[in-house]
Amino acid sequence: MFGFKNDDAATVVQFIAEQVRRDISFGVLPPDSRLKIEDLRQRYGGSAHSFREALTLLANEGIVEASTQRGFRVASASQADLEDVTRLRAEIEGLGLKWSMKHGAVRWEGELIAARHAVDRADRMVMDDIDALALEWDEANHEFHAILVSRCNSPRLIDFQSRLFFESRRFRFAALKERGIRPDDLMAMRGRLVEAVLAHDEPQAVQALEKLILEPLGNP
Amino acid sequence: MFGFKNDDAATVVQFIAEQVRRDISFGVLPPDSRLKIEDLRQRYGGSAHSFREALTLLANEGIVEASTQRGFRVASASQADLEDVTRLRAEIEGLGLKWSMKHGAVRWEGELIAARHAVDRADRMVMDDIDALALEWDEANHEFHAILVSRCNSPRLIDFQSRLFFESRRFRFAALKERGIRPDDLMAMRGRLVEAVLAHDEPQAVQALEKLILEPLGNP
DNA sequence: AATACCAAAATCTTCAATATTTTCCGGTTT
DNA sequence: AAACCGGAAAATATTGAAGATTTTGGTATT
Repeated sequence: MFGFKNDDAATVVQFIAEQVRRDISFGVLPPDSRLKIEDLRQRYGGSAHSFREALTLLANEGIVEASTQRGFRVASASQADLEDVTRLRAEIEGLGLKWSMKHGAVRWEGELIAARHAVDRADRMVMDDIDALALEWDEANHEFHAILVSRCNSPRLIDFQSRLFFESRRFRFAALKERGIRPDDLMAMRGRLVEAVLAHDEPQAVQALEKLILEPLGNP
Repeated sequence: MFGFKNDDAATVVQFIAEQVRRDISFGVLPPDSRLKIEDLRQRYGGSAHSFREALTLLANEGIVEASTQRGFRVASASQADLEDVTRLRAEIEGLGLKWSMKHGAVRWEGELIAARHAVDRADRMVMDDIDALALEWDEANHEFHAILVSRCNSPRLIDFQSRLFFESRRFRFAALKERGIRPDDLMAMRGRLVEAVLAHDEPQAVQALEKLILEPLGNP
């Protein structure tokens, strides 16, 4: 079984975790819903053990809650959670950007420009068919923000940033479906950020980044 | 079996994870050493499954490295790792302290003073019998630093802080055994930190905290 | 010396069975 | 009616054993 793990998941546990992570992000598995192993096996396949392992992993990542002896649930997604994860991501990513700007060279700036181009494009397109394009839209965003911190020289910061990004993904998707985005606004903010980075204006860049992250929450 | 889980570990997996975590911290399981499931079972008991789960958990925490199809190893502990985890902890904890100082009230200050008293005491005693007292010395430290960020109102920051603290534990133990500590210096720095907190002098407090965290690395 | 191949070892995954804990429901008591 | 037991039923946690897959290490061949 599972000869078709064409994803980059090398192991069944990782494969399962990826599936569940995805479905939680998309809201297929809504917040607070119970995750009964047996039900999940019918849906995704895999053995009970592999699922336990995958779910404990996701619990460690924060998108699943594990109560001992009482199984697993999709982590709740309150307004407080949204604010917490967003605020913290802004801080961490700002710090990573600051450090990256100390080490990053021409090569890095090139990557950043390319990623900006891709995410701008994704912004313009996503509203046409949200369900079909949401994932690659978010992937483009992830790529962009990952590059921002990629030269910070701190693997742990990169790990934290990545965790927070994935943890906040379901909030982004929910917001995208409910209210959509304004591509022009986002592109403008992103433009100011990239310009500040290229100008080596650190305070300006960090401020622009924090605005880019926090802004979508301003008008709920 | 395992009727004796008198630790706060409610489940076998958590119990095993705690044991292994501890032994990694103490260097009983040195960096880069292979963690063969069968060997570990002889040592700690428990089933192979429980161990896999526990080890994937520890891998997610960063103190164990998992290579698919090639088992687990204790995460390596290079100088770069030490610097990374320490630097990041200083930043995260500083941020948490800043936020805590916005929300914390008298109750919080009381807890802080009590924790300071405990950790000062631990500092004075630990050199007498390092092997016997190292763990409670570090627990006192953990308590103190946990309280610093406890009112930051960000569960995720608290989680990150805790992870980094545990990840850096083995470095602290190694340094403690090799070079010991200077209780008077630590107590002085800690004193300046607490005073700044009580005086609501945020910049001073954050600076003192960062110094307290980074200082032990200055003279290697 | 480099490569191909094969067997042993280790890891990964699943099935099946047992133990433990929680949940739920009806009956009893206050 | 509310609170409080008990005990069956359901769900979760844990273990053992066995099969499948992958890596490792040695041997023979070119």
